[in-house]
Amino acid sequence: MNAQPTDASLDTRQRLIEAAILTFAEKGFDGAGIREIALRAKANSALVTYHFSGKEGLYLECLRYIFTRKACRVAELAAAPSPEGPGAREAALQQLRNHIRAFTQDLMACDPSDPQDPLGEAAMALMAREMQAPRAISSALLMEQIRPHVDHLMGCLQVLRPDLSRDELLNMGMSIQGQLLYFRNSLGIARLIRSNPAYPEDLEVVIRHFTDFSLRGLGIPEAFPQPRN
Amino acid sequence: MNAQPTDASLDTRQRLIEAAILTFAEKGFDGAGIREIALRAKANSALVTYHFSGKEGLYLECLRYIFTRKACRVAELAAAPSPEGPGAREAALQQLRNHIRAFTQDLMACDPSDPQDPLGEAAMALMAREMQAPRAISSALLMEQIRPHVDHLMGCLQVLRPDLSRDELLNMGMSIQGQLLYFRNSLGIARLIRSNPAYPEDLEVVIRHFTDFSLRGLGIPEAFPQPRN
DNA sequence: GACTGATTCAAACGATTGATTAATTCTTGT
DNA sequence: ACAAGAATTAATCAATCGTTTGAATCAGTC
Repeated sequence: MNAQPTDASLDTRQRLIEAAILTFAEKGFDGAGIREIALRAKANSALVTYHFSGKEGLYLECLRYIFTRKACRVAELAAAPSPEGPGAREAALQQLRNHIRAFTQDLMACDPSDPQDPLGEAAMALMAREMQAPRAISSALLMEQIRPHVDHLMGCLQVLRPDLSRDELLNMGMSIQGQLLYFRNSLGIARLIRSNPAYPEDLEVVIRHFTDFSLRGLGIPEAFPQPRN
Repeated sequence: MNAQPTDASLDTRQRLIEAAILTFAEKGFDGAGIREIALRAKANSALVTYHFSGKEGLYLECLRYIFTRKACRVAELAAAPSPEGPGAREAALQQLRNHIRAFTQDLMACDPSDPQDPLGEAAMALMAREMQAPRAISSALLMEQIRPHVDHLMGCLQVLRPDLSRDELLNMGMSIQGQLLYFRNSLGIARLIRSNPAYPEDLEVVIRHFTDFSLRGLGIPEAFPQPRN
């Protein structure tokens, strides 16, 4: 076991985690082998057991790594206070717009300064896999990380549609998030359908669509002072 | 090899396919073993190679089985002619409503007469897995099956919003389908978030929400002669 | 009843899996 | 310089993987 990790081991740990994220994202938990991961990280496969006490430990560490160092934009937004008092409605509307934009950008590439970053892409693909078929061992970790985002979104929706019940609000949130996550999870098929491997060429166009569609679907007429055509 | 299958072998083939759908849906392609599948089907594991020439062949046969015998409702709708001429708008609106209802019902349980049918549930879970992370070997089969549904939906949307470009219409379709598929793919998390393992108790409530949200998001004011509260 | 081909079976194949061992190298504090 | 412990390595473990083999069983035909 490792009592107090040194600088040297931290490098190896990180290399293993990043290689594991890439490999897990490509092939899934069962499809990825620790030898392949270790080879990618230029490390010995025995170090997986040494550092993470097994393949499952490495997998959990990958999820933690993604949660703590990625998806920062949405996390920041979720920390914002729920809108209250006078002007709460306008504030909630703006927060919802920000949420859609931040979530979409996080989904496409976690690191905005390096849009080619393969790690960010892989991290979101891995998250998507995990959300669809969560392993028993990781569902607790998943819920713990998702909860604040849900609460934040629900807070905004409640201000915008105070007439709706909690269940109806959850349905609204589900529809909004569903568009965004499906957009991310079905990029492969979407590109096939459109016969355009470069889709989406401009993320801003997609964000604007999501925002308009969501606000209309939410039933907020004042968000559209003048219909644009 | 099997030249002309007899009645006896058809039973075994079907048992293997259905057991494979269940197991593949639970554990994924790599996680499921042919011994486990064969045990479930009360058959010998060597029959996988004999009947389907390997594990991959069995997997493809599962997808074909699902496509041909399940999701009938949406397939029927997709065969309906695109609305034209006078009254096309009302027809397209009704077809869109039917599409949302049929798709949601298909997603939840393929066999309406037996809502407890575990095979229908597993089949959709397997499809969801495949759409998110399509195997190279099956993406062609997937596109071939999805294409008519996409075309049908796009035909309706084009009638309802003739002012939009093809890309904008595709975005609309993506948002509508996204809600539905995300609803299906994230049922596990949704139940955790709502602390309600029985969600959704009434599918009709969800269908109505999807319909209302989609029609509003699509920007069809006449679909709501009177806002309900 | 003997023949034929499809189907099923138990057993074993080589390959690969995640995990473990023991020896070695590297790092650090004294 | 030296001991102590962390980090890494090659080699190996038992288990399981998908597949193959060859014989046994079944259903028809003559």
